[in-house]
Amino acid sequence: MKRARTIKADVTEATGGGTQSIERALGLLLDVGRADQHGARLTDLVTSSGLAKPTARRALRALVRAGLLDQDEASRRYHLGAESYVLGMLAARRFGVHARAIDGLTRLSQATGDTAFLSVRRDLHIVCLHREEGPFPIRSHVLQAGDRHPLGIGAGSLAVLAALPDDEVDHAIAANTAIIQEKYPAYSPANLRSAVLRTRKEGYALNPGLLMKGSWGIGVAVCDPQGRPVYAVSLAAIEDRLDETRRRELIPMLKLEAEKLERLLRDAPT
Amino acid sequence: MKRARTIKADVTEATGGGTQSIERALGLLLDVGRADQHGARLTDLVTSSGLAKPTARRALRALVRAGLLDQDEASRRYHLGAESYVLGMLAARRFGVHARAIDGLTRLSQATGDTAFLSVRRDLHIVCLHREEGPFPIRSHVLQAGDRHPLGIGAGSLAVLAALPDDEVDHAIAANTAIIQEKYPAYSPANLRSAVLRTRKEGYALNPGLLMKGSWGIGVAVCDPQGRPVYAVSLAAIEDRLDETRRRELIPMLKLEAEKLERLLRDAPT
DNA sequence: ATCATATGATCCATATAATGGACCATATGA
DNA sequence: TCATATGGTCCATTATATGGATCATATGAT
Repeated sequence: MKRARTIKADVTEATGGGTQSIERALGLLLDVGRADQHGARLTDLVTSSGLAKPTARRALRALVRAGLLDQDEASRRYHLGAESYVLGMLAARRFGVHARAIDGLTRLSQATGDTAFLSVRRDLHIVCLHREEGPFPIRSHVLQAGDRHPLGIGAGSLAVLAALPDDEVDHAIAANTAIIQEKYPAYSPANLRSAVLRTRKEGYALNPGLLMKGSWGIGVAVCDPQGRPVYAVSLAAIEDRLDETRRRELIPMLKLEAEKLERLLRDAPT
Repeated sequence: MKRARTIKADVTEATGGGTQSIERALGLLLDVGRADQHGARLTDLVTSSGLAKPTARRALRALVRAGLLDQDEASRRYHLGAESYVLGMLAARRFGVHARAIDGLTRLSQATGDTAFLSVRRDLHIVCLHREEGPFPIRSHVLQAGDRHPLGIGAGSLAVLAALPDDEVDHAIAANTAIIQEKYPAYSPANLRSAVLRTRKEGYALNPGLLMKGSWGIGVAVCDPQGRPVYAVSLAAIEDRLDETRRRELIPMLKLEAEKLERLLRDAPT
């Protein structure tokens, strides 16, 4: 096992043994989930996972048999299957803010004209759960549902990072440094740290086009009853539509929706 | 490998080899998903899966590491994890009728007072995706979200079965015969076949308390643009509330919601 | 048509990695 | 205090996953 595991192979590689194939299969499942609308191809999954082709194929077949993946008869591409969907619906009993959060995103995107996002924290990363487009005709497509970025990268992600206690901020930045250096040239540990300070001072996170020039974003964190940030609500628009004046109008709306979500989290526990 | 696999080990056991641990782990994942609100205990999973305790434990740990399951620190019970939820949300791009279907279920349950269900076909079984209770105080709890039954068992399930072409009806009944004999004593291949005929003639499926005496149900199928049944919308109530007269009032409402869903399926393809 | 390339799928000898009987740890309560 | 139930783990054994090599099929350039 010397092949170059996926980027997300993370720090904790101390498994305990006896689970290699399972871990590989689950990695493939999540990789397929992260693929775009058109599904994932075997070859791509092979390279992204670092597995041997027969190994990947066998695992994928098992996932298909379980119904968690579908393989398109014609294109041979892999998609998430019905069982994944069912699983998610069952999980929604525990994480079910989502469904009701969409209403809030719709309100936001309609009221502002821009695109609203709900993201969820997943360890030291953030995953975009939902994207709700507003009517304004110039729309940024930088952030898509399913996209995953390190904490601090992007407005919602930065809002979550800044809501963590200092030691965890340091830990997150340190753990993600390698990925950030490789994939997000506009970011560095130093400017992430100052962005965290700015976010705490202003009360909201701002992404001034760091992922893509001209595509700005603002975001606020949503905390669970214990005060730990779990979700983020954010808005994306072109630079002209996020100047200081307009931000002063939008931030209260974001905060209002975030508070509604926090209330939901308090009232629907477990 | 002589231990008694789960009930759902199905007919197709011709795997191809090289996937045992993966298959076992995925089985556990789905089993946890099907557990109730309080989560699944290790011992129960061990007996329901037929695996050895260390094997099950290892697989569960791998699932927890991947984020698909959470293990409650105190109770030691396993629950679906955040990653399962994210996966489901991503799968919703392909199976996303659900969110909008819930509105319809709410309308139905409010208008009728009884409990409305959305189920999805999964090969030769049906899985209950959502249960929406109405205000009427006597409520059947026979069908819960996550429950899985063979095609033909229950009102929604029967509606889907009856919407299949004859050869597939025969195949489904044949493939499920063993399970049905074992777990659903009120059913037999013969009365399933006559129930299919009745359903086609009347235009809706009726379950006259076959799963649980006194708990009746009516259901209609929802077909994809190719005319294949994929979902079912159904209502459950006590016998008194589903006599012929009242059924004549309710069926048009069910059909209306089913048609709305079919329209959604047509307009939002893939 | 023909050949080149890319991708999907499968074989099967090898040794690695999963297995499970036996055992310990801890919690609940009689 | 002891009995029972449940969660968790060791480690020798071998069943099981692995991946290099090979074939199959699709795409498209000449």
